[in-house]
Amino acid sequence: MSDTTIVWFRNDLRLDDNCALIRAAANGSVIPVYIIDDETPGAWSMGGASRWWLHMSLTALAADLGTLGSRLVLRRGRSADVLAKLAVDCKATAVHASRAYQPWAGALESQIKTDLAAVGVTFRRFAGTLLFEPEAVRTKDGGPFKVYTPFWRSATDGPDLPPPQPAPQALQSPARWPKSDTLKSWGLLPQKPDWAGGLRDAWTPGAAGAQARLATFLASGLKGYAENRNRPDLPATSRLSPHLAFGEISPLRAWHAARDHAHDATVMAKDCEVFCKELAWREFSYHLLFHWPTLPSDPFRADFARFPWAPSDADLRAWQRGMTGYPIVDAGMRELWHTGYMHNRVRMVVGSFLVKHLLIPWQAGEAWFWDTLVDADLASNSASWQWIAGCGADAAPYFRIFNPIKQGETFDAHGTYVRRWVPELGLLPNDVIHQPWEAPELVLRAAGVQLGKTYPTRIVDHATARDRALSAFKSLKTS
DNA sequence: TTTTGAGTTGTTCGA
DNA sequence: GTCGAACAACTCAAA
Repeated sequence: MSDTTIVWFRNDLRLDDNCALIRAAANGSVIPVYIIDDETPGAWSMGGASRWWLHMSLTALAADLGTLGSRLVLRRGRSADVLAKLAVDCKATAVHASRAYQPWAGALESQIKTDLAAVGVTFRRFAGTLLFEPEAVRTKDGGPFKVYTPFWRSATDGPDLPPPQPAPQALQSPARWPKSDTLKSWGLLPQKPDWAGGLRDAWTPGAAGAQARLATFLASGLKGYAENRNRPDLPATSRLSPHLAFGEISPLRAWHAARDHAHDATVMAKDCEVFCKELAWREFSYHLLFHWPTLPSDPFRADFARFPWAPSDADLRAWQRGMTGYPIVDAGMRELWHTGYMHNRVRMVVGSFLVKHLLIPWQAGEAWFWDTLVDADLASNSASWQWIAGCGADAAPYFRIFNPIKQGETFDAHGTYVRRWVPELGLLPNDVIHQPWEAPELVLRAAGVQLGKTYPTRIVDHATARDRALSAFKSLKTS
């Protein structure tokens, strides 16, 4: 029982329901380590908002480890090199880690296993990031799924998922702690300018924040979730996505927490099922990414490679800054910029707008979301952008073009969401809040709105852009 | 091998 | 205002 195990934390920044850690704790002393790796070839480097979150989350994890009498060792460099060196220096007998699923992860983990074996160290990989391993869900022919519903049916066909495991009660320290970088030296926080104020107000990164977020959702969001989750004006979604992305909470814990409330008299079984199905969408995205590693860069449907995009830097910039002239689009883009998050319904609206109204390649939207979202997740981001663009697995049909006015009127009927993020329109009455260009001059003046000055004029006309998109999609058939 | 039913999230038009 | 159909065919997954 005197073995020393390095626990390599990745996107599993929690102590509970973490098999890699729990098994290490049972074997002897534990050296928790996090490696910031911007060098592994092919890997997507973390975006700005995610780096802010990472700083906060590592701070929380180090504090949580402290309560168990342990520490968090920080290192920078290529994961494979750092682990091999650390294992030798610390005379560790094993390295434990939760498995990752990105396109480069398999090769990286094999390399690490080989490198460690060469110095007599065992590499053990554990599940923990997903509910269903990508290989475990198969069609009758043995292949991966390309359609969500049969994936869901197949994945949930078996016995109930096992319960999540509690955190270790204590962690045994090594005889001597290895050196650690300081978190500050990694420069993860924005300095000049400090744009993270809105993020700080909106979020509490870390496992405790994740548990609090889950508790709030169970108490006030799960009831009515099936309907209300589409309303960006309500606090009706779980907002667990960044916590899940960094593994501060396991999907298994969220799954069971929701299902435990299915018997609650005030919560409908439908609400629980819809929430669990949202968790399963994350699973489906990972399933796709694992089996189609080019998902982040190439259209899943190959014929989209010759789509007649019409990229425009000016339009892209207007979209990024929330200056398109369409209030629901601008509200979403500004929510994103300010808080690192955007409501799911609005993500679909702004995604459809970028790809279909502006004919800008979906990869540009994917890249912007990657940099600005605190919940940036390679699998969900890629799969979702492909879906909205119409080139993904099980994608929306091409004629499904969101009308940003109608979406606003349907899902933000009172304009609450728009007024929150586009305050210069705040005094407009409800009937024109989603289409200020239709307001009579007198109404605009009374609200202090001057189109083209205090708020932009529309960069495209909806009907014109819709026809243009339909023609562009049709050209794929004939050319 | 062939057949069959089905597929997250929408919009517009005309009755 | 409400409702159903059209918008296009195609691919998936299972029988």
